[in-house]
Amino acid sequence: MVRLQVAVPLPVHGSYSYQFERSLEPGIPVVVPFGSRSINGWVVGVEPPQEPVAGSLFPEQQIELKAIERVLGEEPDFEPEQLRFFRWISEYYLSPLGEVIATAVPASSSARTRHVYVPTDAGIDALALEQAEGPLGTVLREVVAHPRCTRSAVQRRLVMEVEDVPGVIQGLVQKGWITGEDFVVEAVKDQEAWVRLVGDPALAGLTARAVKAHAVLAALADGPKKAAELDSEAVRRLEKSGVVARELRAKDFLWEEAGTPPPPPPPPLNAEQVFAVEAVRDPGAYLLHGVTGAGKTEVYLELARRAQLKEGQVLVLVPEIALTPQLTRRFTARFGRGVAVLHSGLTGAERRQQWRRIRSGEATVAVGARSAIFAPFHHLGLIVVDEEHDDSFKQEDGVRYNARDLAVVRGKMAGCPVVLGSATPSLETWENAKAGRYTLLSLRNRATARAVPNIQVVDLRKEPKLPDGTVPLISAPVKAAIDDALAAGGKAILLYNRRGYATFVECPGCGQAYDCPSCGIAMVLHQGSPERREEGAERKLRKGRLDCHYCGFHRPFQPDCPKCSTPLNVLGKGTERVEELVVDTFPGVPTGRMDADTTSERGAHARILDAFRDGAFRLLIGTQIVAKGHDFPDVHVAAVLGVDHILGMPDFRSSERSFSLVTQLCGRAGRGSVVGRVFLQTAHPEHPVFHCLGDMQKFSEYEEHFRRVLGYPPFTRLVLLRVEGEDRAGTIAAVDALARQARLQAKGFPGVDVLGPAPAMLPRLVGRWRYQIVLRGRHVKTFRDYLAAHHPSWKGGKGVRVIVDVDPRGLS
DNA sequence: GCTAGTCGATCA
DNA sequence: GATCGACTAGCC
Repeated sequence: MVRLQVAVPLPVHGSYSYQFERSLEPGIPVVVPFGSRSINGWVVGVEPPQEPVAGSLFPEQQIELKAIERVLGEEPDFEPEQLRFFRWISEYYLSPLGEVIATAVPASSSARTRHVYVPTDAGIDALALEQAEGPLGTVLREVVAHPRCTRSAVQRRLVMEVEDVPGVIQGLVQKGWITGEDFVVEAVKDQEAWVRLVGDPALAGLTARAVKAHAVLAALADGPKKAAELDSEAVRRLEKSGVVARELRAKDFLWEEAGTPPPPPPPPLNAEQVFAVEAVRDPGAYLLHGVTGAGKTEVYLELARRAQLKEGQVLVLVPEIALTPQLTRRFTARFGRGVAVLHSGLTGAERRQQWRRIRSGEATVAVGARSAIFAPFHHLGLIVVDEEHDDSFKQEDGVRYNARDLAVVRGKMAGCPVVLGSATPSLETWENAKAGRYTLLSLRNRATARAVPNIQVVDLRKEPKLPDGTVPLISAPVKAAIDDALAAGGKAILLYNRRGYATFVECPGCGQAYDCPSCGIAMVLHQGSPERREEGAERKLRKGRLDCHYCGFHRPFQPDCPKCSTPLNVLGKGTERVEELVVDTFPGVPTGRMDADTTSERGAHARILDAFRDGAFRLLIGTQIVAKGHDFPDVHVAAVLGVDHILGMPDFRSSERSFSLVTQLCGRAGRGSVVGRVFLQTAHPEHPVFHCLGDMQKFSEYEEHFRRVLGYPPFTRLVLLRVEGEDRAGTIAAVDALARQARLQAKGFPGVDVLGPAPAMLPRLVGRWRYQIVLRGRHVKTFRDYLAAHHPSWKGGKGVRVIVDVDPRGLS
């Protein structure tokens, strides 16, 4: 018998040992008894055979370990090298190892067990003889009808009819009418059905009424589609008439976009780029700091090529794959089928397929969002983190890791260079470079022929007010510049960082406000894009929908108050309102809007960008999405219509975020002979962000001073303890107690401060009250010691949960 | 996360 | 004094 350590994906600290007849490799998925049930876990170690403890008082009391119940596969879900990485994450992010593994390995990467119920012969007899009555009979009938159903499935179906489903199931098991068993769900197959046109659609003899069939044909006109995306009934009918055919394809995803032009051939590297490439030789972290257009991507590509020459695999992390189609395309164009693309839209099986390609070495380059940091590379030769300052590298639930920081750790473990690229590095990375922990590589010159844009800050306080007393969304200078751009055949980008039509709705008659019932914050009015207006016609408030942007709750919106019929007041503006204004101000100019509402559909994002690139839209309005690394020709004007709400956020990173957003947008304007014009509308033109544009050195000096004085990162480390509960008083009591406890525990750890408790910035979210405590450490080592010693004791108590967020993205 | 075993509150 | 239900420690 061998003693094996098993990690289980539960919020339990410490490791658990089991015995088994033979040794198992780390990474093997297993089922183990845990408490009174069986759960999945992974082998994470083998214990040396136990020496009998000399002098033990009660050797006979040494209880025998429970045994591993089942081995779920002979292939480990991860490699020993990854396990070392997982252990590091577990320790740093104060999360149980099993939860880290569950976060890191793709779901259904191996077989899973499910506890299911099947009827016994006695149970079937009982049902036939009508011996089972009441809830017992209802549940028994359900189990007979759906053998191998899980308890939760029964619960879901019978929730209205039977009160205590688990209790009844237990009763049925006791009577011997049903029995529970562990059912192994095999790993998903890696093939899927595709449908393609094989015959003339006219042969199908479709009538005009066959709407679904016509829709399928229309969808197939521009190439084969996955069967899952089409109406199965219509496909079956078309298949019979020989117009379409099904085929099985390996689930294999390459980034392909219809209609996008192939990227231009790589320009020769300039001197700075060559210098940067040559500098990245030894393992370690590098900051590639380069303005937009400085050609960071070419540096990545060349480094990737060189890593490959040395048989090294390359990992490229990007903030969100949909937002960086160009970078992804450059890599797929350069490295072809050797590229694995990992993005959040992959199904479990697709992701698994990509992982297998990476593990086998077939894929030599992987481009992916944050979770790609966990991919099973064997010979990492290079990690690139593009736009390293981006918030989306931080996972915001479960194990709250930051993929950018993990990249540095993984690179160190793999002994390969890690290149962090950004035009506006995070202060943390900047400080690391200044301190010499990261090697700073600067690209100061624009690689592409593009003049530095002309930036103008528009003081909104000095702009003439509208008749209703509000500040105009588009100031006079911005309007004039857009007119010029349009006249010269150019385009313009307008950034407004709020979605929807109006951010606040209230009734002037009865005072009714429209807040989300579970979050307590104002719901946002959405109306969709505006209709083109008849010349001179008044715009009237249309029907729409009120949305809570935090929990997704929504309700229909009528222009008149349902209580007192007074026309409602809508206040605060969003991108839809900007779009309406633009449509009215520049009549006849094709206009597009890009925000989370218009890009939710798959491919919509690329569609809007392509339309703007091709000139089908000449004005593009959007949230911060429009600032991210797209490269469009003929953009004469880029304007930030409102950045003040980011700047005004009560968060220590608000300046940094604003700086980064505004600097990124500056990179969007101008190209070739046209000098781009950038406008920044603000009511705070004196804010340092506006005086440091494009000058990271200057901005960092200002911002570092502020961070140092107030004790914020990068000069301290933070851990956020978020305390949430449905009962307000109970939650407050819990957070108070926790703060007191943490403060007491901080004695003897110099430089550790416990700040708060305070209400979270969204004090109520999805029906939970939220409070927070900020733990701050001035010395890393002492802080880590403090956290390690005390974090297991930070628990919420009844109905209150505590979330531990190491290196939080912000404090809001 | 789950739940068995514990404890206190409620009823004959 | 027995039965029910909320609470919490411990799961190997």
